[in-house]
Amino acid sequence: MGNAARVFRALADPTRRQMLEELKGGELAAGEIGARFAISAPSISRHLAILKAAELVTERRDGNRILYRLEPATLIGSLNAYLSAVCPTQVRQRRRIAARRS
Amino acid sequence: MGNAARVFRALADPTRRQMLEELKGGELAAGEIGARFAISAPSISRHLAILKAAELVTERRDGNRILYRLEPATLIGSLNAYLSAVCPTQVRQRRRIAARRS
DNA sequence: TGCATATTTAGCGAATTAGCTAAATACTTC
DNA sequence: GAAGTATTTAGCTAATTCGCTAAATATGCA
Repeated sequence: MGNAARVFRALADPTRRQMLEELKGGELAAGEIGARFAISAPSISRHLAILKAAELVTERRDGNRILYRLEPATLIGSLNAYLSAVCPTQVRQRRRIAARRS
Repeated sequence: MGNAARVFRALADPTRRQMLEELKGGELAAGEIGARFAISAPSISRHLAILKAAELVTERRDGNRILYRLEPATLIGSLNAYLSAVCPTQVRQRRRIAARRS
């Protein structure tokens, strides 16, 4: 499975999409992420492993805890690559429009 | 299930992602799409129904056949909405960079 | 070392998914 | 309306997925 495939599989689950959103403010420990959801710690851990396998997050140990960090480049890169492959003209157009507005 | 959720579920399958790419050149009949894949017509039909439920394609009958058309706005809108929710600063930046290059 | 906390791994069950074949439906043409 | 082509619906099976609990692993601290 290519990494784009892993990314799209990972994003298929609403809990995992929400997890990435929780991480947009910076690193969080697995337990801190878990506290935002009504599912068990093992389930949280499994979701994080799937996000990590897709390289949508990275982890580092901090003493007792494991901190997860969002990898925006993977998300942006994968989604934009697919968008460009499927509708290149509209994507380019949309970027011009967005740039003009800013 | 919101429509963004249906879009991400639909994109989780590699056959369906490929189907959208096949449709980027314009309308195709279900059978013409099916001819590009090594799976049965009923399976093709099921994939198309999932893409249609996510509003990633629309269909219209043409005599005997049913023509499918890509809906780029749904794809671009859903993916960009999520990108903006998860990493707004990088997305904005990337658009400026893309606009500067063009 | 021993105990507490944080997280993952193992293993199970229910639900979903993607494939198939067979049958039904829709339209065209004779 | 009968036959032919295109597509979908129904129903089945195998594989995957997502949740859980119990147990294992890793680290921190007395």
